[in-house]
Amino acid sequence: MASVTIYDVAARADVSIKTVSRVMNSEPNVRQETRDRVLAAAEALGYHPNLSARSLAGSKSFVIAAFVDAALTMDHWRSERGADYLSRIQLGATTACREAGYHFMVELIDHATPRVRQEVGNLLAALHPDGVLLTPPSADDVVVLELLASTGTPFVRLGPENAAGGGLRFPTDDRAAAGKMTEHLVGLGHKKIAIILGEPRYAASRARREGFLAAMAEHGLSVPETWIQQGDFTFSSGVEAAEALLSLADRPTAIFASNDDMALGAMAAIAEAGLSTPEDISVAGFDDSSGGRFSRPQLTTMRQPLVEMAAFAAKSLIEGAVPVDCDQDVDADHLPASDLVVRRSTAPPRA
Amino acid sequence: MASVTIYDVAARADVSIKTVSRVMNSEPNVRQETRDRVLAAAEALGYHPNLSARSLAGSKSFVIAAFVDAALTMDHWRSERGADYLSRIQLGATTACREAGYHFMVELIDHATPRVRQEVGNLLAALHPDGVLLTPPSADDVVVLELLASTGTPFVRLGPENAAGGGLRFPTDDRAAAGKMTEHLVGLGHKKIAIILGEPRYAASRARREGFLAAMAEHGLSVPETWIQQGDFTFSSGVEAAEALLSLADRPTAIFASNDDMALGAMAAIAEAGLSTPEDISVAGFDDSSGGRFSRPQLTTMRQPLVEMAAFAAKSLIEGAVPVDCDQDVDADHLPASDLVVRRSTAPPRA
DNA sequence: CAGATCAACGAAAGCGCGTTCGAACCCATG
DNA sequence: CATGGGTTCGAACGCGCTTTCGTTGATCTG
Repeated sequence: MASVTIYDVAARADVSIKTVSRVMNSEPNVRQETRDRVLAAAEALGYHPNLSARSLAGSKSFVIAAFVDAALTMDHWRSERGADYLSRIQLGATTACREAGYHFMVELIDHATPRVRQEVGNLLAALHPDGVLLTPPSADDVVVLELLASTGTPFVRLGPENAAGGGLRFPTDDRAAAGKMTEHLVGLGHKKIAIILGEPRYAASRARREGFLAAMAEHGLSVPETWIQQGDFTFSSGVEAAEALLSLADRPTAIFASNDDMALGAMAAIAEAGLSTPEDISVAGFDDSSGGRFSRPQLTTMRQPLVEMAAFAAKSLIEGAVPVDCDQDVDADHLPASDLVVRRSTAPPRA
Repeated sequence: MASVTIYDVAARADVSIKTVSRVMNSEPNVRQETRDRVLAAAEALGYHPNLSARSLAGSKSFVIAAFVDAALTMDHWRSERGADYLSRIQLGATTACREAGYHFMVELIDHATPRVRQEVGNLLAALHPDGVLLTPPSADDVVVLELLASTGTPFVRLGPENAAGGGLRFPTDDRAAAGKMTEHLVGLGHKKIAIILGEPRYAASRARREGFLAAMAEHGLSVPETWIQQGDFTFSSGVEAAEALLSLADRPTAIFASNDDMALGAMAAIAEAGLSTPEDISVAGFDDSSGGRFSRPQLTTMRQPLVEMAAFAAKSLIEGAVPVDCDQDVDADHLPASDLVVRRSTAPPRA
């Protein structure tokens, strides 16, 4: 291999290796002239510090790891999350890491097996990551949380169900996002809007429900009980809920489904009933899962700003902005809001 | 941190650190009794060898990296590849790596910028990965290929367009897969099958065409020129091709689209014409992109065995089965075949 | 001008492990 | 008993870097 070392650079710049190290780490107390000389030497030699050596000698490992559920990754098309969930996190985190000379590593962990403790412990001990990014459901896995705390690894939690467990939390803004979608429908002129709720044991379901109801109330719009249908985040539950809605004497003109799969189900039921979306009934989803991008019509939905969240999370971890004993939500002004993705499934109601 | 080191284990097992090292690396020349004693000590102490120290001292880095196109990751829903492309590779590779105590790291690289050379060079120098996994279009990037060769890093290429460039190549089995799909349609009873070709500059398009024609010929089925429509992998080209097909006096009873987007377009055109899939015309796609999973009807398609391929690729790299100057295709019997995913869009032709 | 302070840099000591090389031990043979 | 080959083990060195702890000279005080 014979890679170029810090000694080579030091020799060429005619300084000690310590000075080269100082320059490479942007430390103070180096004259600008010296700094330039070192940089030039490094450039000329094609020098890149060895990651392993840096982490062995120093206190940082230059690695940010993400723990993502393996089962979720395999079955994500059946899950609430979009299929590109991993890709977007990877993009945001990798970008932030590269700028700082860090590396992002995603570790798939299977929360179903009892070996989680051993696997995660192993990863933590071998990698000594400078920070860990937790996604649902890892963000609420007590074993993982405990291991992280005991090894003194700073961590952030994306969309935690539970505040307990420490770390820097990035709560999903489901409530606000649901409100935003409701505003969109109301803005289109809809007054009779139904909602299909998600699996109630998820906090997200409850938050979306609340956001919807609050926004409706704010506009003085009432929502009869019959327009609030229970679903469970699956396509078929969306079909059933929509069928129930269609059979009503007083039909809503728009349906807000708590996720995309159910929205797709609702559109299918509407088509089945000989009606069309959005002409007869508008349908809105939530999550921007990939299914909605190719549906006919394409689905209007809310997209979580995952790329930005992952980037900010990684950046916080890298900058040491997340102390080991951190236990708080991220500042509200740093939590990017979900984007409303308006496509074809929503339109003004029939006059 | 005060992590437990190899010295602690050595002391507890009453052997030298070299012996502990031998045990941890499964080297020979250690009595079974000694081995057990060391293992017990390590277990009791919760010892995990430090990755950085291992890679610094030894010749292996225990890291397998994948270079994936960043733009593709962002826009994958518009691409030929499925949205879960990254997830599946991650799953396969991570699994294979974990079994061997290795770590898998995906690096997003933007082939559009001129800084590719610097970024990739940096990654290679800093990480010293024991092997690299290249996916399209990285698998055909000459800069990347050259850098890999010059640093002496073994690499495998998934779905390369070009044989030139070295490495262990995992050619896509488009030809065979297209044949398999054709068999499926013929097996259903179809005799009049049309094909919508993909963008001709991709080798995959040509291979799928050949696989289809060969399978048809094998069954003594003829394919008139008018049943061979040119497309370009986009939804709209699928619509147009299908419209042309539907206007024919002698209509096919099944359409084999060279990818899912075009298949979706074909189904849309069929619906537009007042016909239905699969009752009037069967439609088959290719790639198992996520759009087809939620379409109505759900699309019959071919799925590339990405998980298995990535796992085998990682394993080959780890086992050192890929020499630095490797320049060949993987053994045919190790190349997992694409899976036929039969869903609702294909059925026997009307009697 | 003595003394104190501070910026700029360097020498040497590890970080935790793999590796090299030789020492110690075993049993079988002459 | 001496010799030999194979097996099993350990001391010491070094991977490429960060750190700690100087050392030097320059600038600042009273």
